[in-house]
Amino acid sequence: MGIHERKQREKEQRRKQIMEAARKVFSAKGFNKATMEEIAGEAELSPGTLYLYFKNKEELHTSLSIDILEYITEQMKKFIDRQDINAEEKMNTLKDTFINVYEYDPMVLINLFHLQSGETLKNLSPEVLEELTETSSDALSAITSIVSEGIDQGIFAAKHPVAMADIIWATYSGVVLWVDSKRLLNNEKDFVKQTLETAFEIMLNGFKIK
Amino acid sequence: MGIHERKQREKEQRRKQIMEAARKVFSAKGFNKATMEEIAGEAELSPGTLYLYFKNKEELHTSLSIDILEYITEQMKKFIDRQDINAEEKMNTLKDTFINVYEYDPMVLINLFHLQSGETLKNLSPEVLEELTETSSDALSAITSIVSEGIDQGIFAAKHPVAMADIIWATYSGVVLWVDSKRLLNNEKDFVKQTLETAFEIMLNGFKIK
Amino acid sequence: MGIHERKQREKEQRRKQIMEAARKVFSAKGFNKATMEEIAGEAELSPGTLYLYFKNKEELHTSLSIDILEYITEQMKKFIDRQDINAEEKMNTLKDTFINVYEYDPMVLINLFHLQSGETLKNLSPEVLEELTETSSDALSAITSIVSEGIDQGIFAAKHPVAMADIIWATYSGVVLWVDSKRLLNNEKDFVKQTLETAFEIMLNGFKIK
Amino acid sequence: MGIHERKQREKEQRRKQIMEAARKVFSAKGFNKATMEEIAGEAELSPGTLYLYFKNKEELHTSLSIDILEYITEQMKKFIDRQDINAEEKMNTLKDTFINVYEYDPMVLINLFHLQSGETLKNLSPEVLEELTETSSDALSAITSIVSEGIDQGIFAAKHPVAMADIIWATYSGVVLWVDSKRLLNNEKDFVKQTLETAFEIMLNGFKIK
DNA sequence: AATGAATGAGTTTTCATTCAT
DNA sequence: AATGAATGAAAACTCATTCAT
Repeated sequence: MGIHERKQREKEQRRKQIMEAARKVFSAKGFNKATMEEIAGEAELSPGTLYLYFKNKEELHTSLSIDILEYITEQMKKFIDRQDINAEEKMNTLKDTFINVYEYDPMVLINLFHLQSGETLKNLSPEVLEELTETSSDALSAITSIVSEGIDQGIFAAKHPVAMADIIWATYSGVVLWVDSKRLLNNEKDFVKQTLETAFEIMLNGFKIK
Repeated sequence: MGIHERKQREKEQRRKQIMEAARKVFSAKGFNKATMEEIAGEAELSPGTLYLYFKNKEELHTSLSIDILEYITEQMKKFIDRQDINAEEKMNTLKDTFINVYEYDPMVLINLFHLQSGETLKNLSPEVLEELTETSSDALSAITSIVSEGIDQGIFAAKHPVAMADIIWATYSGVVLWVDSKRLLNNEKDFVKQTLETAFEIMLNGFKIK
Repeated sequence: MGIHERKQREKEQRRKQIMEAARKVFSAKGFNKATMEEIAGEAELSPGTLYLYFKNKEELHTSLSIDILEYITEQMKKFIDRQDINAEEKMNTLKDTFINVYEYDPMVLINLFHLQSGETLKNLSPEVLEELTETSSDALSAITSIVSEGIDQGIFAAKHPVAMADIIWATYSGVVLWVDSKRLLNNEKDFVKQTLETAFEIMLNGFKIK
Repeated sequence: MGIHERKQREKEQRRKQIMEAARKVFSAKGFNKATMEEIAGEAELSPGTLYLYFKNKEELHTSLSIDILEYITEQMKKFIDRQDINAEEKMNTLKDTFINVYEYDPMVLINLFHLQSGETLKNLSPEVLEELTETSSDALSAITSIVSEGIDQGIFAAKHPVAMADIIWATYSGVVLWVDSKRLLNNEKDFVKQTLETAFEIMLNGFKIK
């Protein structure tokens, strides 16, 4: 390995280290109550160092969201092109993927949905906004392709597949956010998984041609 | 009318005046970027006066959310006890209600969903939190009663009706938030109504016993 | 006196109080090393209060400069329209005025010349820049009128009077800045007055038709 | 050439390279807005390297000023000892020299005058301050010698020649700074040369015995 | 009840300088 | 000699909230 490669890797390492610390702090405090100083402390670095890797607090936060969006898309790509299962089975796998992602990192997922839906969006730098839009669009495309396939296979009713994908994503985010808030409010047990299961079952059932 | 009553009414008046101003400012700027001074200016009052009617910024914000939650519940109560229509028709009316509420005040609705799903929730005073929980619970109960009725009437599959209500609410908030963010990102036309229509259609279809 | 008037006067009072504190701190430390906190401390106010009266550090600084420019202009206006003395005598009075102003507040005068000649100028808000330009222009006009009068009276050589005014002002600022720096460097006694006297004598002599 | 000599020469080379980069950046941004990192980038070196050749940012800046002061002195030395021209002609040559220096590097000259007249001076290290004082004093001496010569030759009035030199230098810096600021403020064309010409003409005229 | 001037804690961000490699 | 990643102190500015009038 060349020296340049090692440097590159170390740099990437450091980025991850900062993002990991940020993940923890943002999850615990939310975007506004989290401070750069605390994130730096968690990463065992000085505040200034954070700014060598991320332009500002907002971009650090958005990087986390982009990360999980990419992870979701990656997971979906593992099965959307498979020939051995039909669209309905793929939809079930999608549901499992969503549940897995939620279980993998619930707080960042919640942060992503917050980010997607709010005032933060208005204050993002154009470049980051574009990256976010693009990554987001990738994820949606993957979902759309499943819906389209189902329509082609005569399984799903021929609604507009792009709108379908929106509805699937919206339901996903809606359930995650809502059920998460109920957990906060009522100290109820974590029933996100159960609710997601049911919601998807219903949605799938609703899509189908009877 | 006694002097006490008039005072009471004037006080209520003033509260409304402040909330109306807050509605505008929060809608335009979001919770964090909105300042008490701007709200006071909008209400043509001084900052100090706001604190005679609301304990702090957060409570003022939450009051708006409680307000719209009460409005939603009120709208639902108009038809849930009707004997002349069945659960499916009530569900359709619910959909229309949701769309109406969105059109009545989209920004406050969005703020409500943000509030329900976020860091703000963690920092709410116990009293306000309780009021919010209660009002929220009222709205959910109304939905639940429709679902229960549908199950009794043999129209809907016998899933747990409380979970069903959660899913309906989650879908509502998910669609509103998600589609709103797409509007921000892509400058697409306002297709919330259309998407809500389709989402509910699918959901209703999914609920039904085939 | 009405309540509004009193408020107005108090406000003006407070502005002066802050400016006085700023004058001291800027003089002692220079613009960059002076901190808003220190100025606030000197004014026995909190840092936040400073921002109620001045948009930022730069505007506070510039206000001082505008103040002294106005003072200079005011002093000049006292004699430029007098009919009983000729242009040469007015020029001598101008010299005395300049010396007086220097003695009245040397550090703010020095700050003014710094401001007029430097990077700060590039970072001023348009409004303040305009105010500065205007006030500056007033002062120059006053000088120009003396020169013009002298040319009309056949005392001064008929160079372009605007350029003459520039040269007078430039010499004034040059001598003040330069001699002040020599004081710093060599711990020499304050010989600004003496040098200004001589410089003006020479300049006046140079202007005259022989 | 010995190895030591070559090393020495390389070191000198590197110093020049850094100073050249600093010249550009300081000229463009001014002392405070210029960053060491940017200077390093301009010099195609790393920030750390700068500190091998200059103790700190201030010394780097001052080095530039000393440089141009030396250049001015060097230019003056070319003619002050000439026997074939009298003091008045030397004064005219001095004026041309000043204009040449201004045209050779206006920004560094302006920086020099800023340095000479300001807060920076207060924060200079004793060694650098001494070097600056010395170089500055050399330049002044050269001017003084011309004035003295003129007095001896019965051309100039017998004011104190040291004060005369101060006035000449002060006028030079005053005109350059003032006219430069007018260029910034009014976007006027570069009329420094013209103004310097006139100012010197007047001064020379003022010096002369009638 | 209403005011609004004053507060001052709290946070982001910058950048000269250092030092291990 | 050169690097450049890391440091961490420092400072401007904001704004929810208070309280004397």
